[in-house]
Amino acid sequence: MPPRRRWIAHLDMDAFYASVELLRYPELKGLPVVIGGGRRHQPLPQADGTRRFATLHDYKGRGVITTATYAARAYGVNSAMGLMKAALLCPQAVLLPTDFDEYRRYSRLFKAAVAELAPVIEDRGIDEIYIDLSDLPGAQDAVGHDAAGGVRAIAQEIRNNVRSATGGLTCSIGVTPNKLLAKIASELDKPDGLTVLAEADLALRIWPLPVRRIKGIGPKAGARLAALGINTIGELARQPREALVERFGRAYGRWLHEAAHGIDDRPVVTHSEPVSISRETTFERDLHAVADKAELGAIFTQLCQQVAADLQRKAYRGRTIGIKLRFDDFRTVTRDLTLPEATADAATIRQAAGQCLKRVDLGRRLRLLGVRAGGLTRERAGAAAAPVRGGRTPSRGEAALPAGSDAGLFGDDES
DNA sequence: TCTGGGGTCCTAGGACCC
DNA sequence: TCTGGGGTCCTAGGACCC
Repeated sequence: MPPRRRWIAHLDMDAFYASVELLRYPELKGLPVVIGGGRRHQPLPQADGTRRFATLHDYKGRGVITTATYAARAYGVNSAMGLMKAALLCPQAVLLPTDFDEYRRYSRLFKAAVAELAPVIEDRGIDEIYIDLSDLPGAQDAVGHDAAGGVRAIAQEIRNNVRSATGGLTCSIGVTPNKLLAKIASELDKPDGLTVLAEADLALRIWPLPVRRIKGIGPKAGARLAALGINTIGELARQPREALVERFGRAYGRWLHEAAHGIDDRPVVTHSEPVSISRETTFERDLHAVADKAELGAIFTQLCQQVAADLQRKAYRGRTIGIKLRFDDFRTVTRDLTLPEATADAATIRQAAGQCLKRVDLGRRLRLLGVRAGGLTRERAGAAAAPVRGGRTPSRGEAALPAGSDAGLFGDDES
């Protein structure tokens, strides 16, 4: 019997948010469409039964694109681009608001469709997963001269099942011996593609690609490598391991070397627990701690309440409460505070977050405020959701706030 | 006309403990 | 006098990903 080969698939939904929207608004098929921005550009039903859509041309604000249809990408607009900037490239593009509930619904549909055929799935967010195909019936079989014919047929079945379960959504799949290569391979024939690669394909198919295709090499590392004249994965693979360790540190240098050689032993992880839960918001205009005190205080309290509600809904408590601020110059600071006991109580979170805020110089205007709960533990079944107090006595003015109150200062520091 | 919101993981220094 | 070493927790920042 030949040895069992590891076959890992990476499945990526094609232009997921945009494709879900096209199911809802089929009249937009083929047009440049971008998803993103706030709530204020819902399509309006017209008297004649058609719908009127907002376009990028009319957009004003600080939103970014989350997804663009392939027709829109042809104009050079893409994910993470500011909508104002995208409007210059393609003003006629239709703009739709983000509807996460709907995307989550389709996410569940496509994942269930995969699970019917291949249950060993690692969730990587709303629109992508890894799948371990190795132990499925037929996965190790050759078909004719194709040594990976068995696994290729399984991947094709998965694609068909996803399409029919979602009413027509397409995905791209890469099947390779590990997660690292599968992630790269799924992009090679996007959209609606299937790419199967074995170790022997590394030099021909992977090495010519830019280093940035490796998940884990971002803008910074990519720029540092480029400065060294290393642009492709093949060029990276030619670097001696010691040279990479010297320039990038022990752990990262070693990993770069292994990644370039297509080595990755990480398993497909079918279950994981969250590490933190957070809420943040970017203001429509920059706000000042003094001049916009009331507004900031209300937002701050609301973020704390949202984090508390998220914790309670998901049955977690957080012991480390943190805040995040982004100033008008885009500088970001964080502060956190670890409590004696984990909490999911809004007033307790608000009080801890207020303590954190006192440690920040608020001279500059703010563009973003966030609240985070980390150090999560599962809420004990039947435990009372009583506020948790530390060893210290709350000072005057920082007693528990009634829910919904924005009384007191932004930061709670008025005497 | 700059740059969302939700996350994970890593590093590094100081506190604290044995 | 002249300065251990290792482990863990806490905090802050940053890179990176979807």
